[in-house]
Amino acid sequence: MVGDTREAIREVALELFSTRGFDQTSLREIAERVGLTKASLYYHYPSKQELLTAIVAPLIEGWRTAAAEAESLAHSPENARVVLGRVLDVMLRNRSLAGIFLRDPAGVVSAAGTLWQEMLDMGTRLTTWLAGPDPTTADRLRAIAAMEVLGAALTSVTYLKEEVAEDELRAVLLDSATAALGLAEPS
Amino acid sequence: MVGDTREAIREVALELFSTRGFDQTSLREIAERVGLTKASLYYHYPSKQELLTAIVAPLIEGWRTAAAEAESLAHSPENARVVLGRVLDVMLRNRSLAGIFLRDPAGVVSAAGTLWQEMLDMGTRLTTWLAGPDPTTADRLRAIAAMEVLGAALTSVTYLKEEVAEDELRAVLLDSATAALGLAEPS
DNA sequence: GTCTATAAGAGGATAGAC
DNA sequence: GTCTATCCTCTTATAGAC
Repeated sequence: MVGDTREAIREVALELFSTRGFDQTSLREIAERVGLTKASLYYHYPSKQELLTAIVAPLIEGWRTAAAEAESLAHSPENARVVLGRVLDVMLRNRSLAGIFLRDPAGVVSAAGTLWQEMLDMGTRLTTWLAGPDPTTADRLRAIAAMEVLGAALTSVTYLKEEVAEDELRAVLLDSATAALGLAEPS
Repeated sequence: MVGDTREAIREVALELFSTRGFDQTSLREIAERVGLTKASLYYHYPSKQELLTAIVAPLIEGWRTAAAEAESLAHSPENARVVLGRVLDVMLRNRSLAGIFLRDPAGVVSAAGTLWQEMLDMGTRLTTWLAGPDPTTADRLRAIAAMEVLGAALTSVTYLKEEVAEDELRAVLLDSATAALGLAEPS
């Protein structure tokens, strides 16, 4: 019932990475909080980068799934809304995790270029699908804009003092993203 | 016609800060590209942080102006669109500059907390104004979402292969942000 | 699995010659 | 104004005892 040291490490690291940023977080700091020494961390994870990768894996996986699901659907206004909802769910399910990318993109890029590239690719796949077949430049821009709106699931915490219930956050942002994309909202 | 060394430094630093991120950019690197040594940089700027501040000042100023202008207007759908347009203009006018904040928020926070706080404050002022008087939670969320859309002025470059004319970028994003905010778009 | 000790190097910053 | 040389601190990472 020790509760796995590896998990404790990931937990602390996640917390620090997503608040301070990946780069501003030192292994010494992590070790300290976990109650270990740096050297012991290295027993569990061979490098800081590997630690990041291990932490971030579920989010990547979520996005990958969302992208694949999108591509299996025919493009239509209803389906676009469904897809936006799926992506939003991934964000909400991994709020603090996603914060790492939001807080310190540059750090993640330099530490794990492949990871980042994968994320960009999935972003491209999603916006491409959202833009629809034979998209104009405007279609593509609006697809990007809609995805940006979903990012508010993370940033809103910074600007709002009060807690927002997750259902409301989801409902409002989904409507807003749909509108940003250029679709009429449901009445 | 030497073209001011200070300016050359700022130019190179801007380029590196906005691509690699503030933290991933070392003074050695900047100095090298400018054709100086680190020590010489320090003659012109007393610290890395001061260099950042000097570079970023115009953008902060732009936002400050935008926030002040907003607050001088009565809240209405038309004015909301005007305000969004002003903010968008600031983003477009300072694209690479704004990229610093987008690329490495964590770095900026840790290097220049005051600067960052000021930015947050202006973000708060703008979203507060956009949300209108006596806003519901939904109003506030949509205001944040609309601001996020404007961020696409920067991120779109990552996702689109082709160059987009600035007028089109402006027009499309303004419509999209307006829609995200929950206002009908002009026909 | 966890420790102490240390390597190896980069970073920001300064002193002082020219 | 620009240089060389150096300081100091902190980082990631490793070696090897227990």
